[in-house]
Amino acid sequence: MKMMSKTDVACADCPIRHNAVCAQCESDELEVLERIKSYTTAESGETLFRATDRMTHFCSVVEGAATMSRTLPDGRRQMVGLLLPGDFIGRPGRTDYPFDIEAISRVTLCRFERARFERLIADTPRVSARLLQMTLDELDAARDWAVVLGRLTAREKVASFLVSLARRMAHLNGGGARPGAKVIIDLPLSRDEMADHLGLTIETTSRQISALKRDGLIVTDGARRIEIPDFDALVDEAGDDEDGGTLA
Amino acid sequence: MKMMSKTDVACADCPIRHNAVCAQCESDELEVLERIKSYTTAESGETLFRATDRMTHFCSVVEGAATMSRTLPDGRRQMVGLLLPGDFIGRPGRTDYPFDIEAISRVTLCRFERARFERLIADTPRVSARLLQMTLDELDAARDWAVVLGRLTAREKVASFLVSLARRMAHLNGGGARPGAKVIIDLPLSRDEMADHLGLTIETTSRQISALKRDGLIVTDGARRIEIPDFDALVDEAGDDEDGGTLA
DNA sequence: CGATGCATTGATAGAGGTCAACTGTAGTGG
DNA sequence: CCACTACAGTTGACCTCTATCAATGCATCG
Repeated sequence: MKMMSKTDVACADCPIRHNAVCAQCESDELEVLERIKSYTTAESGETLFRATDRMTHFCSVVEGAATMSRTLPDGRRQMVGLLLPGDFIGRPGRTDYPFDIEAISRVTLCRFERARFERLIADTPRVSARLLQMTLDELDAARDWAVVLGRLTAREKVASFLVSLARRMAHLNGGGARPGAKVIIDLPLSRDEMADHLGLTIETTSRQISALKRDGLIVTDGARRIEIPDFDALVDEAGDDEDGGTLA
Repeated sequence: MKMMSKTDVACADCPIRHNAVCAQCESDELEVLERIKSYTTAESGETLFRATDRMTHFCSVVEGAATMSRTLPDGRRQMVGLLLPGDFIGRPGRTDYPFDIEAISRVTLCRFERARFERLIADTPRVSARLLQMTLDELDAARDWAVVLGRLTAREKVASFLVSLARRMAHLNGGGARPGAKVIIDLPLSRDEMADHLGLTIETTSRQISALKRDGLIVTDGARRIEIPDFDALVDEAGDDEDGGTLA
């Protein structure tokens, strides 16, 4: 990991200004953040944190992607989170964190030293309120994912993943999209990583992608670019899903 | 659901005084809670909330148990949480809640009207801090459960469930226990509900319980009482599990 | 005491895992 | 520029674990 000067990017110009913990901050609060933040980058494949480590900093993903996962003693691995820009890493109030975090692309992180940030939470209701909101959202997402892992078929799991990824991407690009619209996703994950996320093997994941392709639900361009000609049709394959199916 | 007078139990005498959202409150803050709370009871089997409803109140489980689950259009069901005394129900900042909540025993709830409680959160750092802490704990638990659902075998799932239930029970009874000690659990769930929690069928769940019994890892007394002669041995069957295996 | 509902057990089938071969693509170096 | 390697992804054959379907056991309750 390479450290950078804390003045790399001004909070006001930050790409995650309106998605991250700082989203609800006013300019005077941003000044405080500005003083205590620092940037770090990591290359794809680098381990950012190990479940056994002590966490000395909190941070937000600014650019790139990372995974949060647990590996069992015998090597089985389950991903429990895909971290994209805006996502927060850390548990205020605890120094440990029971999952491994790994960069899966070149990642930029905005870091806050533990004690300082905890003081900030205590003193800044707009930060603590936002953090609660984000944590509640993550909790919902984790529970939604439990439904996927526990009850969906392999085909539904893959479709669900593509749907939720498309939604997150659309959300990050700050916009909805029309129902039935064509959607293009660039997968941040290898087949291996997708499998670990979905609780499947690489082979099954690959087969299901091929099957969706055969059925015309997706079109691929290389292993990582996936086009969804009819988003609603893919949503129907996902089996779960609360709402109607537009890109939220 | 039957309403009761708000003075049924004084906060100071409440069984979940030190586990619930109010855990960190001082006596003057308890007085505020005392004024805005009300009690409700529900019988086993009653639906407390439907995913499509609007949530008008937040509440804490005082006594009894409830489940949080989602049922897919075709009937498949996945439980995403087992609610025991102290657990909080609701998402401050949202009026919807994407899961069904159902009593699985006679349940007593301590309720707060939505707007009043949200004001309380905004005004009472000790409540909002505690809520954040509880939400972070639930998030960890949800992610741990994702590992169980995604990667463990049926046998490991059942063992994991018994282990985590024993730990929660021990925690509620306010105490640890010695490693290797004999443990007795009274299951709050039917086989059907266990299966929905574990992402299995009733039959597989039942078979795995029989297998654990055959292997001497558990002893049963009726369908719902389970004795664990050697807790550590059962922990070993669970496959996952971070720490050594004492009842935390 | 039969009825009703939950739990257990058995027989069979199917979804996904495992092992293995093959394909395609991106690099690398002659 | 074209082999040659390396590795990710795909596909195939087979097997295992869990689901499914069905029957039986075991309580509680009118």
